[in-house]
Amino acid sequence: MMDPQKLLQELLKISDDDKDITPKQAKIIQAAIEIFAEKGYASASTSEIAKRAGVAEGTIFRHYKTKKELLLSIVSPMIIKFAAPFFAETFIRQVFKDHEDKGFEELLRKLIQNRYEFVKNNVPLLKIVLQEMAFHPEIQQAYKQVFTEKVLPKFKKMVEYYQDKGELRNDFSVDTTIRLVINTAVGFMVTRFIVMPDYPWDDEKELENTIQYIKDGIFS
Amino acid sequence: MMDPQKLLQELLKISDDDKDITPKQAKIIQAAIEIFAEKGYASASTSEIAKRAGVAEGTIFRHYKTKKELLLSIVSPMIIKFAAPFFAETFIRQVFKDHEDKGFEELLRKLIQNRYEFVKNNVPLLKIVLQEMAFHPEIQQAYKQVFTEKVLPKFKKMVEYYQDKGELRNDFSVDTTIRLVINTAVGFMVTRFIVMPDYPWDDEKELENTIQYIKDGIFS
DNA sequence: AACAAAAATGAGTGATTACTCACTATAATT
DNA sequence: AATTATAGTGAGTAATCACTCATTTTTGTT
Repeated sequence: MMDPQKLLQELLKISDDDKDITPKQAKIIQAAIEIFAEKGYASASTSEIAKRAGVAEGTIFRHYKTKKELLLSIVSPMIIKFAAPFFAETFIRQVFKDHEDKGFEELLRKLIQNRYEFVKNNVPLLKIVLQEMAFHPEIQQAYKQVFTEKVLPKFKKMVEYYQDKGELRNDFSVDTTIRLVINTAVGFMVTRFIVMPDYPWDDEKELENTIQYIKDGIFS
Repeated sequence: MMDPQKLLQELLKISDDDKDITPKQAKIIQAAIEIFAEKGYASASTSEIAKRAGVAEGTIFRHYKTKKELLLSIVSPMIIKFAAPFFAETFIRQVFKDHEDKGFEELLRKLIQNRYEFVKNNVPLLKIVLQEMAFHPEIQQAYKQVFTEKVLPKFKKMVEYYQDKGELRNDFSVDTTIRLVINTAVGFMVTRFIVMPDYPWDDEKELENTIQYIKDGIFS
């Protein structure tokens, strides 16, 4: 099992990941994503992955010591990528510059729209993450670390800032407010792309209504 | 694969299920629930289930033709049980009796509190349902059928009724309103019992805040 | 063209899998 | 008490699993 501290360091250099990758390795990754998403990690066999990738089974184990290492190489980068907006240097700074501050609503709208596009473009991968997180402590811990150390502190500052400004209600605790906002936003995307992907969604309407719903629920 | 129509009929007589069950069979079910929840259906072996149940492996296959049949015998009853409030004859009737009508808020509060207790008492089982629904079309279809035929129609009537009464905002469509309410309620329970079960929750506060949040988000 | 390094191969391996079946133990019925 | 029916057993089976490794193919350097 990987040391969480090392894992975070590992994650931060994901930009290097794409470099020394062979064409066959890329095919393996693509096939693995598809099959893991279709039948789950435990039910996916390395032989089937190799077959779909058009590669000998041994080739998989040239690049990845174990099947689990293949899973982690796919899942791990998503941790940072999903939380990416909160890693941006400019993100928080912009919020607190009064002359640029367009209020919590606009910030929230930008954030949700941005993550909505991200989810839309990474459905199979996020399916894998959601599924396998339940059974792999390494993945859980890595996400927990990123969330508590990177996402949560910035989110807290945001909510506190707008609560002090009187823009957000203060009869909800900061933690509760964050939970409700994230639940609503994530819930929307899970419903939209995983639970009912075939429903004839009016995406623009649902997005705007979701934002309105959050706004009326947490604004003073 | 089971015919969905038959499955629903099967489900409606769950009260009979508990009858002709042997002690060893009960041990098998209990062990299966534990192990399915711990490591997932695909990673759970029948030999391990038999071992934990204190039973010979062959005994499992006396009672269940396949491992999957064992899973379905565990998961299927939860479909009706989770939607149980919507099956109650009195449920809707009470709502529309004006002299008993205490408003959407009280109805919602009762409903969420009730389902909150249910989830609390069935965490491992619901974990299995959430996990395995993704990979077993029979489970998906059964839930879809119960939801669209039993839950959704009643929910729709409720929302329409209170929208007409002017209690609920009508700039959200009925479907969107339902989605937001269910998302928020389910999201709360998933966060509370599955994502962060060890967080020191103030359950009463979170429940009340969640209801307030919904109320402010969908009331006019 | 010759060589070395890296990438890819696929038959082979022991372990584990869901499931079978001939058999025994227990319970119910006469 | 005898007979039948049901419940339980556990060694056995073919299939599949993740993974290995000796060998071949491809790539890069001179």
